[in-house]
Amino acid sequence: MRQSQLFTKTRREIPADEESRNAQLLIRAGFVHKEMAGVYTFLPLGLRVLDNIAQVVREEMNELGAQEIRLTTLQDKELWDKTGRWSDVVIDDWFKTKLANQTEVGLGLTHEEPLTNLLSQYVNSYKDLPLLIYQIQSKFRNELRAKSGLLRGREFLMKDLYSFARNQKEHDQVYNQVAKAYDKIFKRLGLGDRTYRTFASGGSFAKFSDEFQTLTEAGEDTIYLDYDKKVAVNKEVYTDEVLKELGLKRDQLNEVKAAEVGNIFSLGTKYSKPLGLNFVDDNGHEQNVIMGCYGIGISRLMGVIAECFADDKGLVWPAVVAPFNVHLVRLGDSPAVVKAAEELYTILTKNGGGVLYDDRDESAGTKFADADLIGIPYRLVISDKTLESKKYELKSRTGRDAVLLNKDELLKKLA
RNA sequence: CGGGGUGUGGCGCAGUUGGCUAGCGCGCCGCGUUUGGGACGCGGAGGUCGGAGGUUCGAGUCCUCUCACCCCGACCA
Repeated sequence: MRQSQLFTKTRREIPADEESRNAQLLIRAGFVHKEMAGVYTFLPLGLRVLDNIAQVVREEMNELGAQEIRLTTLQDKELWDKTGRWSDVVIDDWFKTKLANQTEVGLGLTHEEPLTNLLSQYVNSYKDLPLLIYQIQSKFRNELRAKSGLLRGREFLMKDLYSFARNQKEHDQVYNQVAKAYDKIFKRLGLGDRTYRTFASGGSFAKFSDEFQTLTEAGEDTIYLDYDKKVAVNKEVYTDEVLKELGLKRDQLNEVKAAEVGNIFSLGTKYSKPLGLNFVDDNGHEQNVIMGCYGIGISRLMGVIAECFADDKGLVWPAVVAPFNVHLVRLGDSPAVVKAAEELYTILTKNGGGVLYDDRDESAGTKFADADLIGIPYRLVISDKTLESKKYELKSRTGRDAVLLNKDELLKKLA
């Protein structure tokens, strides 16, 4: 893409109404626009990052054999009444509204009810199970206070996977497979070495749930982490009793701030029972389906990645999520430079990975500062100077120095 | 939802005890000079001062109500 045609622009100054580093940088660099508190529009660069994150998650879900669907945003009150979760006492962050005929509806904040109800129409026999079904879509939660930029919004993009098993043993297997897939996802996103499986409160059908917590000062959770065992305990269940049960010692644990990027739950029959999701087993007896749910905050991950990797010059995107692989920067506008840059742009565009071509008539300093702020993994400079040396100047966003490469070396490196 | 703070061109800000055509920086437009780390000169455009009501000869400034945003706390099924 040509940067001259990108409708967004970078800003030199930080927005006055953002405190969090992720939102400040993402707004300055033109990735997101704040619509209102906790509600962000994703601009061309930001949408590319968001899609890239979702794609990694999608690939690992598909690898598990999960099937993707899209559920509705509008929620049927009657369905939620059956599980008792329409109540504002039980769930205090609903967005509720009304149809023209005064029927109450809600905006989906999670989707156990509609999916469980949906499946009751298709699942009859033990032969129909197990099933893994997921969705990636916007969810709405009426948070009392939105904060931390993309980390806690009122409207956000989330992946939720739901599992449906015949019995507890089968459920446990699925649960562990999903946990492994989660490790793989966070590793692919570059967060592997700072994301820890964390014991957290489990709800009504399991003693614990597992959170995936990424270490960052911007996080809202406090966890107690054993670096050697790579296990952590959320502050909410940090008691002597729990530590004993988990075989953890208080003096081995470090109190750290973290952001919850994933959370997996065993649900038992909490939803299948009231909503009538049953199957007939091989003995001809009707049974409730055993369920689990597995969330990953896609837009939150974008904020967490921004927080984790940014430096004092701007954003730093891991290659898998970067909006483009290469930032081609043209310095000066001599005919030879323009010609060389255009040629290279054409070649790199076909090369895959994506290239952002800074073809603007701006000073070198402005272009470099913008490139650093936007945070694309490689910066490739074309100037009179590089043409003289007949080489291409490539610098990684995180590296100190640029290297000069000939064309073959360059294309090989960027392939 | 409790406490604290902020709303002034697109962005960041200043604006004195109420006073005359509301300023500054960035950005934007035009012309020229520049071009390897946010260049420079000259000339321009752009503002219902968050909104409503009130006090006053006169309100960005004072009063009342209201909306939005930020921070701390509580909350986060």
